[in-house]
Amino acid sequence: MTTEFTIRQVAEATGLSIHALRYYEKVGLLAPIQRASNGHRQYSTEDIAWLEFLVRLRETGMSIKKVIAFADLVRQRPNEVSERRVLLEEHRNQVKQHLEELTHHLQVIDLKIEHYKQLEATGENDRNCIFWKHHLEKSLESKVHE
Amino acid sequence: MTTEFTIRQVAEATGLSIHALRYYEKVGLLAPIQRASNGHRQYSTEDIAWLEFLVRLRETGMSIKKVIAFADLVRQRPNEVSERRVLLEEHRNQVKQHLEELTHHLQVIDLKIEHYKQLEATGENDRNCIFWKHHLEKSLESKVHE
DNA sequence: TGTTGACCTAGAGCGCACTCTAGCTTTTAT
DNA sequence: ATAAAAGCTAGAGTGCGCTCTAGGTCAACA
Repeated sequence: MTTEFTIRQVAEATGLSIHALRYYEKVGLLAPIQRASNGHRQYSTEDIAWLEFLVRLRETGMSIKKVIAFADLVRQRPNEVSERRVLLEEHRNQVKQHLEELTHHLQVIDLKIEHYKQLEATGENDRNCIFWKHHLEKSLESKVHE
Repeated sequence: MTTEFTIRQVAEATGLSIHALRYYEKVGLLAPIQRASNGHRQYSTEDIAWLEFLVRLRETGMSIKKVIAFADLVRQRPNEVSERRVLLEEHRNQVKQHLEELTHHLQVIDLKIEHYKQLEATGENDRNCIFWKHHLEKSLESKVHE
């Protein structure tokens, strides 16, 4: 009793569009999906599990190309996981770094918001330029070689 | 003694390409930059400070369109910061949410890596499908309405 | 019987954010 | 005098990741 799902159900479950699901199959992100006698796709729970992992890779910024490379490893050498592990580890490190950068950017944006709040409280104009200029000129000294 | 910078220097300082700098000006991310008598751009420290903030917005996923909207607020109502604050606060919340999602995705990827490591240690095949299937079938029950 | 609806394919089209090209001017060095 | 280097503009081109269209099949329902 293997349950099967229509493309519509899978779209709803994964958040991908029906178009995207067909596209993913066409470019090799998914192996060819089982068909019913009328040619309609029948997705299995395994297909969906696989898709959900792909979506995670995509949402963490992995390009379609790299996801295809990963999918190819799974298909070509199903018993050899070390290459896949290395690929995932590399990706994880990139995501971690991205997370750190985002966190830092967020702090600066928060600073700016705080700055705006102060201006609103005191009714002053935006003295921003001067505020940031000081902060900037130091970092420029090292970056720009005139 | 207001220091000025060439487009090349600014590109190096901000990490943007020269092309991108001209493009940003063309689409309204930057106000028209001061020109020398020969038509060459002369960037001020304020321009660079502004650019660096824009880059932060871009790198946290704000679209060009939204950054333009922000830039327009600055130019059209320089003394009215509350709209800008709201815009930034919205963006900050989105970034925070994105950060949480990323963190969760990262955990799942880490799980997968650990799983691969175990397979490598024991020399087993990938029993993955079954492993994930259990985890999945529960969440599917709620998502798919057959 | 016919029409509605869900699916199919191949391939065109699109929005984003640049990136590059062609052809030009100006400044500097030989 | 000339050639190289750096900048300029307008506009075409690119890569990504879908998204949409046209035209078709098939099954079920009024």
